[in-house]
Amino acid sequence: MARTQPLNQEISLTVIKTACSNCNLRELCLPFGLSIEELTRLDDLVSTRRRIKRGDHLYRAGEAFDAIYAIRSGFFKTDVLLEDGRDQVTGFQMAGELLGLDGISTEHHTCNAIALEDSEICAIPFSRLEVLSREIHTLQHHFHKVMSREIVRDHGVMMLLGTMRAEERLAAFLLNLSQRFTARGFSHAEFYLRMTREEIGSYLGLKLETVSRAFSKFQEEGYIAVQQKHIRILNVNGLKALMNHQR
Amino acid sequence: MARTQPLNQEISLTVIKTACSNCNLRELCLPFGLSIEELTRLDDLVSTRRRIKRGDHLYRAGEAFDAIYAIRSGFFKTDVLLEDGRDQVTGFQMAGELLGLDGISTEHHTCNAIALEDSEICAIPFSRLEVLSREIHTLQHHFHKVMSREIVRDHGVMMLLGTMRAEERLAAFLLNLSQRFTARGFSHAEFYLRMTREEIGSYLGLKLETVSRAFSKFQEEGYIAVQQKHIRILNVNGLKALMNHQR
DNA sequence: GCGTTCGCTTGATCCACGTCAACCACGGTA
DNA sequence: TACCGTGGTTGACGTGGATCAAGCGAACGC
Repeated sequence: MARTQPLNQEISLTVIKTACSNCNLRELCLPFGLSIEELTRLDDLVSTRRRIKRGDHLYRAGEAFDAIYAIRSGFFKTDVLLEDGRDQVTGFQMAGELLGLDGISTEHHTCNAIALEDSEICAIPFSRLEVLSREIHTLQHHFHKVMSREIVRDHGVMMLLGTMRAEERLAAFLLNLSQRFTARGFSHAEFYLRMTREEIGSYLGLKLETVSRAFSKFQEEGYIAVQQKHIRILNVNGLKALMNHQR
Repeated sequence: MARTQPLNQEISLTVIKTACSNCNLRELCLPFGLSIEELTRLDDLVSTRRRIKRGDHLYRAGEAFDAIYAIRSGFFKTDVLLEDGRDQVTGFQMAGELLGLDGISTEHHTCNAIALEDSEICAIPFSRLEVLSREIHTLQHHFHKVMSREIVRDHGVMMLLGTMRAEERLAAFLLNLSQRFTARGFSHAEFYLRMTREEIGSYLGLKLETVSRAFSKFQEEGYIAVQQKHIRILNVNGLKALMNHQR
C-alpha cells in the first residue's frame, strides 16, 4: 500500500515499506548483492516513486533523459515509432526490471514506455546513480551486468525474429514469460497476458491473426489452454520441443 | 605499421603509435572526451594489442569473459549459435567499435566474434576498466553511453527484422554501413563489403538468394553499382525513399 | 437493459520470400 | 593451362504468413 502522499503518523511506515532495503524485489532489481549499509545509501537515491495508470506513458521517445526506472509493480511495454508510421514493440517489462537504459546514449529517450496495467515505478536519477556507483563497487558492477543482460536479451530477440517461424516465436515468448513469472514467485504454468494479440504480434514480428492462429494451434495440440488473456501451460516440453525443432 | 613485437630503437615510437592517446580513432572509441592526462591513464590499462587473422575467432561463445575489445583496424562479425544448429549474425563491427559487451552479464561470452579481414584489437581488462571509470567520471559516463548505444542499435535491428521487407532491410543496411564508413573518414559512396551475401542475409533475416536479388534490383533501378563486394552508391535518396516507404 | 466498441477467432485468398537447382565468375593450386 | 572450390546470380516453383473479410463474445457507457 505505498502512497505517493503518505499521511501523518503513517510516514515512517510507508517510507520503510517503499525503500529498496525493504523491497521484496531487491534480489531481482538494481539493489542485488548490496549490503544493508549500501542498501540504505541506495534508498536515499531512489526517493521518487510514481504510479502510472494503465495506458499512460512513463516516458515518450524524444523526451530528455534524466532517470532510469525500476518497476515496483505492474507491467509495461516499450515501443519504437518510425517516421513512416510503422511501430514495433521492443519489449515487455515486469516488476523488478529496469526501464530507460536506452536513453543514456543520447540523453533522450528513444522509445515510449507505456503501462499495460496500473503500475508503480521507482525513479532513479541517473547522474546520482553514476555518483553512487563510483562509491559502491557492487552497485557499479551489477549495473553493468544489467545493461549487458539487456544486450544479450536483445540478441535473443534478433535471433527469434531472424531465424524462427511463427509458432516457434510464440512458444519462445510463452516460455520466456513463464520463466520470468516463476522468478517472481508466480505460477510458471498459469498467468494472465497483459498485452493484446496485436502487441504480441508486433513484438514477435507477426500479425495479430497469425498470433491468434498459433494460440489455437497450441490449444488443439494440447500444449496450452487459452481463454482470452488467461493462459495455462499444459505441456512445457511440447513447447520446448517445438522451439528447438529445426525447420 | 603497428607491430606486436617492435624492434630495437623502434620501441618507443611504436608504443606511442599504439597508445589510445595517439590513436586516430580515439574520438570514436572508448577514450572519447578524455583529457590528455586521463588518456595516459587509459593507455596504461589498454596495454594488450593483438592481431587477428581473417577467419580467426577473437573469442567464442561460452569462453570466460575478462576483457572487452576495441577494434583498432579491421572488420568483425559476431554471431550466435542455437542448440539446434541455427545461427545468426548479430552484428558487424568496424574500427573504433567495442566487442564483448554481452559477456559482462554472465561473465562468459554469449556469442562468437570472428575477423572478416586481418584485424588488430586492443584488449581492455574489464575489472580494471571498472576501477578506472570510478576515478575518471568522463570515462564512466562514456562507457555507459556506449553500452546504451548498443541497446539502441539492437532495437533498430529488431525494428528492421520485425517490420521491414527484404529490400528495405538491405537499403537500411547499406545506408548504415555508408554512414559508419563516413564517420571514419572513408567514402560514403564507395566501399568494399567484407562479408558474404550469406552473412548479410543472416544478419538481415534473409536468405542469400534474396540478398543477391535485392542487390540486382537496386542496380537495375540505378541506386547502386555492384561488382561482387565492391559497392558504389549512386542514389542515396533513392535508397532512403525505399526504406521509408510504407508497404 | 441495450447498443457500441474492442479484442479475438477463423476462413479464403494472395504474395514475398524461401527452396531447389543450374550455371557462372573468380582465385588458388596442381 | 586446366582444374576445383567458393561465392554469387538467376530462374522456376512452393509455401508460410500477410491480407482481406466476416462474425462473435466480453467489457463498457448510456
